[in-house]
Amino acid sequence: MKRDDERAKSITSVDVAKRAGVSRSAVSRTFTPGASVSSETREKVLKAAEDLGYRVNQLARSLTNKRSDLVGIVAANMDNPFRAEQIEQITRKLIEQNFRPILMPAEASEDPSRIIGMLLEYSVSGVIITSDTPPQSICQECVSLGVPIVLVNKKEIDAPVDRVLMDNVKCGEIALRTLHRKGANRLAIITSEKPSYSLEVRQKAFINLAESLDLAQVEIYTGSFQNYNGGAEAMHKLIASERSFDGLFCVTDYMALGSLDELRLSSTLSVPDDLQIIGCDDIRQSSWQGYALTTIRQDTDKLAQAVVQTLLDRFETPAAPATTRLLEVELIERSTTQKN
Amino acid sequence: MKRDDERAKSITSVDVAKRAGVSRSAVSRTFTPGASVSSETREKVLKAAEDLGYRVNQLARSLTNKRSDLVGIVAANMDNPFRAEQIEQITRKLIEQNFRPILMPAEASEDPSRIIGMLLEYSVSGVIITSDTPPQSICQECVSLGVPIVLVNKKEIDAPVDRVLMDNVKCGEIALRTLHRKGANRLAIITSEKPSYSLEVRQKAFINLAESLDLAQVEIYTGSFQNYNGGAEAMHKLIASERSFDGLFCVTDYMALGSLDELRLSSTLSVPDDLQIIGCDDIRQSSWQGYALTTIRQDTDKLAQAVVQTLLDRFETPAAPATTRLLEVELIERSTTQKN
DNA sequence: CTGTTAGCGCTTTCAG
DNA sequence: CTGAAAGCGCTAACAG
Repeated sequence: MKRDDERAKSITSVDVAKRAGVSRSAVSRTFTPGASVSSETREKVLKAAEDLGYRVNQLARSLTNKRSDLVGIVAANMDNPFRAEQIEQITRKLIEQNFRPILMPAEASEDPSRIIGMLLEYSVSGVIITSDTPPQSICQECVSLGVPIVLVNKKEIDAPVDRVLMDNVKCGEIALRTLHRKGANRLAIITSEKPSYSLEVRQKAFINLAESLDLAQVEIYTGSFQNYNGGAEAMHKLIASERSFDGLFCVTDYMALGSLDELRLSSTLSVPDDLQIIGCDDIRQSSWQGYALTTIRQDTDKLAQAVVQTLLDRFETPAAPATTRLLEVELIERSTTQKN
Repeated sequence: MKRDDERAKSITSVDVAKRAGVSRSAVSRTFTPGASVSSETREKVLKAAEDLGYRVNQLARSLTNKRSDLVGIVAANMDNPFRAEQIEQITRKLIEQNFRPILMPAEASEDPSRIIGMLLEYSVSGVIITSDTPPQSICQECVSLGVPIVLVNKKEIDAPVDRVLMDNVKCGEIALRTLHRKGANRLAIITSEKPSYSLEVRQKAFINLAESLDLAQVEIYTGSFQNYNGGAEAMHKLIASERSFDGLFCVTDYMALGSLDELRLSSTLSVPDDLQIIGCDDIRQSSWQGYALTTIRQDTDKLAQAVVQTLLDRFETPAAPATTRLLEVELIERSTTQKN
């Protein structure tokens, strides 16, 4: 008897075929969704497979199929709860549709073409990009290779690719309208120095509408980064300015939380009586009773749904023109704005 | 001229070989780390590959190699910032080592053997499990198939597999010692009803040490879930009990934050003067100035490092006995305990 | 060092 | 419906 335990030899379709007394083709067919097999052989094969603990080898399959069902997700800023949730939802939906997500964290610092290269070597069926720093080159490469790609909340890139984006203009406008309606008219914005498409659009929409309503000029305070500390930093500047505001739009919740805490610690202003605040994204922490931040929600579940659907559609009709899905946003009133 | 644009035919090693005027083996070798090729041919091949935009097809390669370099990460509770960070770090380290992480979110509800099945069909080189609800069956299956698997912060499972765990006993003990040293002696614990290995160990260690120091009995308050709301819920019960405590150990930061907020909103007790609080995990939010929670840190970077190293070691020596790495923890003093 | 020859495990015409 | 045969892209002996 030979030692064959070195590396638990995995059972292949021929093993199953042999045991079922049929050909490899037969077993292949039973495991191929729309193939034609007599239910009789099918049974035999299934039985044999069961007995042997057979699993089709997707890697081998994809070699002939030319489709791996692997999908790359390139993401950055995963410390932002909004991102984390986004990614979780997307991976879930992908798996539901029988794809396998390969996660590639990518900070701005990294070479985008390197990371896309890693993905392409695995013949990914598609790529989803949610990172803030939008690697133009990645898109280029995917497009020319015919790899479907979908951009999440990105607009600036100039390439014929599918996109899913939340209605950032609405975000800014809703924020302004709400603040205005609730009586605020000395307005400020808190945002990040690091530019990012979504943030800029929100900010502009807010300011534009303010101007068209003839409100006083909106002041802008910035933090170095788009995160908690950045929010605190910007609020610090705002307070130091000694100017008096009664309405504040923080372009992301993540920053808003930092702003709120800084405000509480370094000022006697009360929210919402002296100052009303609105954030954007509706991250989980915003609903924590310690914050109870009024914000504008983007439904990450719908977002994920849209992203995956976009990918599916693209697989269906590779040549169709690039699409853009715009997602609804919704005001969530909590305690940082007047009851009104 | 034929239409060959249907699906941008990908270039293979033979294309490169042809153009470089060498054999396929030659090109294979140039792309195989420790292979022997004359620098002359290597150059030619590299040039040709460059020109053609060639990429080795890892899927095909793994078919012969018997190693895909794909690594499955099965994770649950990704809403917990601690988890999110853990996962991000692990994926980063994996990629650094040239592995590709396939992320599989898995709630308790899902069928573990289904999800491991999905992974096995892709011939993953290894599996990392960080989900709380520890699927015994998964381990069994991996072990019998010879797929390396590493369990993160899991002990209860009975299988000869590698583990990485933080020193939960120390967590409990440090919490108790710190509280005690700072003068607290009417102690309580906040934890989750849903049992989890780490949480239980922390709790027990805390209580055991309290007993051996002859302190008054430690009261336990629980929330339904191991999250923010669970923490608030438990604190609500604590307050309702009208008992007076001066030291509280929340078994996770995530719960601690909810507890803190609930305490502020529903009680006049002041922290740390009336009540000192210690959490565990050191999630990002704990350092936010709004919380400034004293806690016990587990370095997620080291954790990730240890996990990946464990995997690497296992690849090296598949037959070696199962290992367990215990990670140091460290007290981080912030404002919810006395300066002292 | 290099090319030739077999496969890896699976799917897919193509006859039967 | 079924089996035989060819091949997906790559690597690993094996001779030269």
